[in-house]
Amino acid sequence: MPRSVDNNARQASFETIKAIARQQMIENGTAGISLRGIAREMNITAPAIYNYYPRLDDLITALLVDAFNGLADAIDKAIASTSNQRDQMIRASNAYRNWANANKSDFQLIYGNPIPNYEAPREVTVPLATRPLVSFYQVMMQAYQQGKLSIPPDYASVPKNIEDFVAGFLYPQYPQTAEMPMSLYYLMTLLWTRIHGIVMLEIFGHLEPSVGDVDTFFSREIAIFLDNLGLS
Amino acid sequence: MPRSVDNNARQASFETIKAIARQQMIENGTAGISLRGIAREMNITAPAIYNYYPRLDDLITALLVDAFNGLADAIDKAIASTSNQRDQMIRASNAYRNWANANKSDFQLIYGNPIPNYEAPREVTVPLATRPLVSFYQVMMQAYQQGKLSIPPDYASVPKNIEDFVAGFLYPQYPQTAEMPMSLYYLMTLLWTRIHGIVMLEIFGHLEPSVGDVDTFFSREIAIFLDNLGLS
DNA sequence: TGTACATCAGTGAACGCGCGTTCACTGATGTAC
DNA sequence: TGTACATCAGTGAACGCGCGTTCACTGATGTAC
Repeated sequence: MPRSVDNNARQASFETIKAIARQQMIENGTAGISLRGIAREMNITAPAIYNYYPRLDDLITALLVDAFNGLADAIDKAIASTSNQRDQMIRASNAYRNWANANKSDFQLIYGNPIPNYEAPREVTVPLATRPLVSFYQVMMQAYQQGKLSIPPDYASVPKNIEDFVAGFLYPQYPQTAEMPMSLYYLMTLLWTRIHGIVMLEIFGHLEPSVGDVDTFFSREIAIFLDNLGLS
Repeated sequence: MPRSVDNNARQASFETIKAIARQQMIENGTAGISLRGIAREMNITAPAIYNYYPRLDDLITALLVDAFNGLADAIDKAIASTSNQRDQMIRASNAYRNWANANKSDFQLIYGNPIPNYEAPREVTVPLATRPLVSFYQVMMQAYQQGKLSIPPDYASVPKNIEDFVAGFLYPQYPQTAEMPMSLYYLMTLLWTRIHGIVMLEIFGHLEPSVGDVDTFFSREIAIFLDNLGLS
């Protein structure tokens, strides 16, 4: 029988490597990860890293997975923290924004420049990419089914080609959405783009100089959106 | 008297260098600019580049300046192409989006990851950064003064701290805004974040899979915003 | 209790590479007279 | 028309650097019997 590996220490090294890589992204951009730099930081020689991540790409993939899950977990946790659906939407939106600000480089890794010469493995990445948004959709859906949310007249109809496109993947791939009106999907996607726009400008320092108090600016945008749905 | 320099050829070299640098950003990310690579592409040795840009940073600054001006020019041109103010707003928004899609790396240079180890000279960059938006504000202001635009009740009042912050720089630095209501500034900034959110998700390929037809999605977002202002 | 063995994280030297930047220089071109 | 001169874009060699990756290896640790 082989000797029992010290899995705790090994696991800790995996985490240390990722943590240093994250630090490197903060300091040198998402393209600034370097195996040799990580080794230096760990007081280890560079080839030792290969015992954990056989290629630089494997490390980047691990960071991507962590980032998607981290953002999604933050949102899920925010939603779980209350049962009022308006509060759930507000807290989930705040979670998106706060996570982005607290984890700028991870957020860029997900939603910003692709890393040169790195190709994400689609079978890992594509299902994960939807995770941050699904809980948002669920809350909207629940509120709708309970009659606490109504679709504003402006959005009652969805452009035919968008409707066809979305229906082509949404209902087949996500059976739980079978009773979700297309307008609800449309509105939620719109909310996503609005949240994302504020967050993207904010994390790169373009919004604060324009409004001073991004907190209030952001909260108002979310609140008015929810008001328009009658979700109180 | 010194010989007359061939300024046309020299000017052309400046442009060639920038064009190749832009191509490099597209292929290798905004951090992927390399003087040696540019020289190689031009069939020239690397030190020759120093006759044009004494440092890599100077080249990046030149690209930044071009990018800000390019985006601003596109928007100004769109506004000049019609006199109807609703159309001006729509075309300006489209110009922002289309320019970003046609010049992804330049757009990222402006609004995305900062380039590692590059510090933009603030005296050049800060005034330029406002250029893309000023024309938007002007159109809104004109329409308002001509009574073609009204502020929706939701936005009639602007949070006190934001109002104070904005008043602190807007009126002193831009005297032409003296008669601009704070709500109008607020609404225009909001429109910017909404445009920006859609554009940022789109250029990195996250929005098309969600809605199929980004054109329509974008147009609707702008149209509904303008409808709410009563600008027809 | 002692010995032979398997495991495997980490070592150290080496590879070939591309990078930004410096330096003294060359050689074509145009100007002055 | 001819000659001496100034300009200056571009050359070629060199610098020191950090990178990802490979390879044969060492040496501590724990297991089997």
